Amino acid sequence: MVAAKSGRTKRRREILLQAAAEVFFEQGYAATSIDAIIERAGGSKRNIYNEFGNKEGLFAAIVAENADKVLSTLAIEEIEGHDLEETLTAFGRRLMELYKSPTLIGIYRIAITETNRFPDLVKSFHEQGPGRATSRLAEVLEVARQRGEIRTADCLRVAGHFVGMIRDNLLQVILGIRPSPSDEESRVAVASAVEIFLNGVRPRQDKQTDRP
Amino acid sequence: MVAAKSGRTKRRREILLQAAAEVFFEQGYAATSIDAIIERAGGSKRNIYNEFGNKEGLFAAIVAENADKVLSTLAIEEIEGHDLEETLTAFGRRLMELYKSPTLIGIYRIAITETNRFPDLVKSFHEQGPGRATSRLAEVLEVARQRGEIRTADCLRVAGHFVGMIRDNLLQVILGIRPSPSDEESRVAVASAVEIFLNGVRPRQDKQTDRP
DNA sequence: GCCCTCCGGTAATGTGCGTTACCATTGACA
DNA sequence: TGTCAATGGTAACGCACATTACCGGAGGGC
Repeated sequence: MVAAKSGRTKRRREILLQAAAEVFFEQGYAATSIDAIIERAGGSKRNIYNEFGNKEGLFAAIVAENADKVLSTLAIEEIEGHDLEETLTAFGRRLMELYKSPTLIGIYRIAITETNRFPDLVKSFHEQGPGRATSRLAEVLEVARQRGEIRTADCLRVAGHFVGMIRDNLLQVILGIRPSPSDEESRVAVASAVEIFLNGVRPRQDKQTDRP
Repeated sequence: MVAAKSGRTKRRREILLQAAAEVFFEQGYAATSIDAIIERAGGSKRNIYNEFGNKEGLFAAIVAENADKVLSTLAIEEIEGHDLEETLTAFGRRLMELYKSPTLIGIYRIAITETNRFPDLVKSFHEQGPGRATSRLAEVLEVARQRGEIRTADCLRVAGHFVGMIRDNLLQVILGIRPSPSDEESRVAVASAVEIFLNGVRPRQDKQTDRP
């Protein structure tokens, strides 16, 4: 029965996490009751208390599971060989895609409110997920800077600017004012941000110093 | 007796709103108890129920009061005569200033979570406050575009980009990861965003997005 | 087949909280 | 100063909910 963890129990855990995430993201931490989660997941409360200890444990498990997903979606590795414009576009598209997922929206929503209750949790979520993606982008920009493709004093800062431009679309979605942008809208928004950003950081033309 | 609303009662109302805002912003709507508010404001619960009816009424009053403040801080009127760079810088500074205020951070924080509970309230907050500021910026950009100072297909979209760049600094503050930026940091961040933005949308002599 | 351990379900238990019933106090007006 | 209305305080009510006690049953080890 020790090995029982593999089959049923693991699957059960997934179901609980999924259901709990939905309710937490929809209602917020404080307003979510264990009963509501069970109502969605089936089974009984004992189930949750056996697996996660208590409400906080369940919540922590959810947040931890999702930071990884964010990070893996935003890894910039295979893109690095390409043109900067292509890289930024690809990165921007994926960022946009991510921001359209109800899960990430939910995580952000709840992280923002529960900062006081779970400071460490939120901090590590951001650092391991979104924050790391930004600093990875900054590294890419740093390489481009050394090649003279872009001109900037602070790669991390301008990476933040880029992410901010993409993320602007998110605020209204998070606030429930607008539905998630369509693929076409995303494409246009990313293209627009990339264009402005690249023009913005491109070396000035006064001397026409660098390449082609 | 009817006129009593003027003196004491009004002042009392202010104190209640202030204390309630602090607790709501700190703990979130669901986790805030009326007792906690009273503990901070003094007096008794009856006080709140007489003035605002119930918890929801109190919350609604807070949100409504603050949308105005946001909007008035971000009015772009007196700046219009100036250079576009000056206008953007001034607008960016004020935006940054606003995002440093605990009140606005609190409002955002709570608006983001309570979207499901108070959709209309949140919607009208955004439309009357931050949203309107962005569209006002878009109008300014439209004028600049007609003068040929900038080149863009969609002023509202790029206004969003600009606001997004500024707001990027806010996310980490809202998440409680970083303290509010100092005046100096704000200055630098705004200058950086303005520079990139202006270069980004400035008309170009030749097409250079495609390589030879 | 029998026992024993663990898992899951149900029904408490205790607490916190929004809301209200009820009473004391106050302050205006005659 | 006496009366009345409204305001502020206290204590109670009822409910929702996190957590746990208790119990039945399933399934592996002998």
